[in-house]
Amino acid sequence: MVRMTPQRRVLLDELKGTHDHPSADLLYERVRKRLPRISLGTVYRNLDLLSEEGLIHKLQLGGQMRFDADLTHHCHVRCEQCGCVDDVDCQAPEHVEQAFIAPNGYRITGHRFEWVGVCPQCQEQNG
Amino acid sequence: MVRMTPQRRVLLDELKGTHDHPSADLLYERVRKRLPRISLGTVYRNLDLLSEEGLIHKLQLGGQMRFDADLTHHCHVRCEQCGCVDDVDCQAPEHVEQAFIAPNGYRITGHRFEWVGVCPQCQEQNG
DNA sequence: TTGCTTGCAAAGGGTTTGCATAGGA
DNA sequence: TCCTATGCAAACCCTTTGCAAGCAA
Repeated sequence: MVRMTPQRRVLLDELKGTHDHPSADLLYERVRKRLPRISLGTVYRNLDLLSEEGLIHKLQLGGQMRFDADLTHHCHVRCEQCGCVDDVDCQAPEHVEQAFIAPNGYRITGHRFEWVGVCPQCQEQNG
Repeated sequence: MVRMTPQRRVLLDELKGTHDHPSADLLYERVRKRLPRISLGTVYRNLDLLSEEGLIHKLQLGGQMRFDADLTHHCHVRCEQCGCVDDVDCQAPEHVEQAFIAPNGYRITGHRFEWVGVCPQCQEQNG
């Protein structure tokens, strides 16, 4: 078990209190309101550590890393215009095989899936 | 239609002659053997342009951009150890709905899927 | 000539790293 | 005390951009 330093606690707490899958620098800005002297390096180091410990998920959505404290099984939609990310319900992992054929020879350890689209707000703004 | 400069022709030709989904800098090294004075900037600019023209596909696999001249419908597996990428057969796009539930409110424009695993060569090396 | 394309180099964004200091067990 | 964690700054990788020169229509 990893030691719960104030930085880690606040980081985890901040992440648990949101559903917008923030990037490291966005999280950095939020955490800084509670720990003004925290550094970006510490944020990155601890996000890595927390994800290795399985306390959060590290997502690679649209080029930038994003983080999620919701560990339940779900997928994500990303708005290609504003970049926001929402949760989406998702069938059980087994059902993936119905749609995608597993590759030969590889030992499969996982898969990555995301929807890409335009979020309701952006649709409204574009008429 | 885009003008076919020597740089673009060689870039496209080089990409069509391989199936390993090279990154921009790998492609740069290969193209440089035929056009020693080409610059990385030109490689990036033309890969963008060729993908906008629909002549190649730009893939975002594992943090780095990779490029593919195979325009047929297929998926990819990425080896989490060596980073290599292979093609995988794939069911029709419609079947995606069987595995993933489309999000509410979003206008969906596409989806991204990739398998992650360990390639045969890396399996062998690790015993 | 005019406009697109290039090479070069610098800048950019996101992330990682080295190091001396600070802090907890 | 010892070892880990931190802040800070520099380095890093990949990609984009500005600009003057080059080339094609």
